[in-house]
Amino acid sequence: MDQNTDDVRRKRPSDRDLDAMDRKLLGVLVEDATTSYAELGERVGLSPPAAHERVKRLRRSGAIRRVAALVDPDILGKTLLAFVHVDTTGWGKTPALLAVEEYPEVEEIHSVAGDTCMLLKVRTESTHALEGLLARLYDTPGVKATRSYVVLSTYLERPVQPGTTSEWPTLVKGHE
Amino acid sequence: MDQNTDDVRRKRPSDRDLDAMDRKLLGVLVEDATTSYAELGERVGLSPPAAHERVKRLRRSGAIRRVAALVDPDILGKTLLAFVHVDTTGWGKTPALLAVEEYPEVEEIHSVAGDTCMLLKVRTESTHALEGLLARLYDTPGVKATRSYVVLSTYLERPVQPGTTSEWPTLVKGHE
DNA sequence: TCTTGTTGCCGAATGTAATTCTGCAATTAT
DNA sequence: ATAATTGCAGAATTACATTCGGCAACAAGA
Repeated sequence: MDQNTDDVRRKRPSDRDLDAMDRKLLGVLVEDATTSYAELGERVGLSPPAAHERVKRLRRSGAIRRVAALVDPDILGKTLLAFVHVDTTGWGKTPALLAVEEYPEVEEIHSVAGDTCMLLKVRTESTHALEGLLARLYDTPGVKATRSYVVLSTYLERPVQPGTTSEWPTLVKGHE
Repeated sequence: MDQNTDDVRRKRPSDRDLDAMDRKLLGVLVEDATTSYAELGERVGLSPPAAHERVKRLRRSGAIRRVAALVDPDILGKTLLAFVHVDTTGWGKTPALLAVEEYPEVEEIHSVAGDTCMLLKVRTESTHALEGLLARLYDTPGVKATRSYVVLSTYLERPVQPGTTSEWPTLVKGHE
């Protein structure tokens, strides 16, 4: 990745900035990253090479981290989704706890503010496997308690979306 | 998507079954779906057209739901990730609550078992935007309380992984 | 205000990869 | 034993990705 560092005085968008066209491109690509550059260009109002160049820049800048196939967990046999709150004695974000990354059942590991310390999103093929993962967590020094929220059903599950909401309706109403 | 329904008497793997080769292909594609079929075939031990055909079947069967560009939330300006537990009076999974899907800040909506009813994963550009979203939630009939777990930092965040753990170490030790 | 430099676009051209097709071997069913 | 089906590899064809050159617009400097 080449670093452009002599552009700091310009007013033009640098690699760090995203303009409206970039966001439109991202909007298409988070939905379907197999879209051809012909189709992509047509949808955002660019020629294919121009779209190609912008996407290249978005990848280079890291705005697009990567392109991944999203798989159906049910077909993969991973039918049990749960969010696990992990309470720890002292600082919880230790290498020993983070080592659960090695298990493909673990999808997310966050440290959070509040009455819990770490929050994991895990997906297993059975309650037995969930139990095994929880046992593994308790085997970790510092872990004193876990609370699991087993998902009954999922209505929405999508990656980071490029759009933001410019005006929250209720806040506006509140000011009336 | 064409439906093959006259294969029910065969013992051969149907569209619903995944063999070891399929899982290897998926293992590569969840990491990088821009991998060429030449590279993909080489990594799993198939020719490019054979790899292509299997991937086509994986897409048709829904094992691969879609291919998406995963974007960097920080670059998109969405620096505040939070998990919101939503308590409701009565049944919480109502169309009114599910309607928050319209906001791109909402990435996940689950109904869960336990002391909370719904669990949302949301990502906003500011605490102010999070407040706006929470206000919108409270504006929804049936919502009586929310608890937000603001993420301080993320150590791991990846989509569904195709692998599973065949043997949980601690459970095995427990039987000794 | 003029000149220079930079950036991003488009169309054309080239290179690469995707996709299809054919033939064959293995497996399954009759 | 025979027929049908499936999945593979290699070759060929098609489609798309990528590069290049030229141009216009914009920004910076004199």
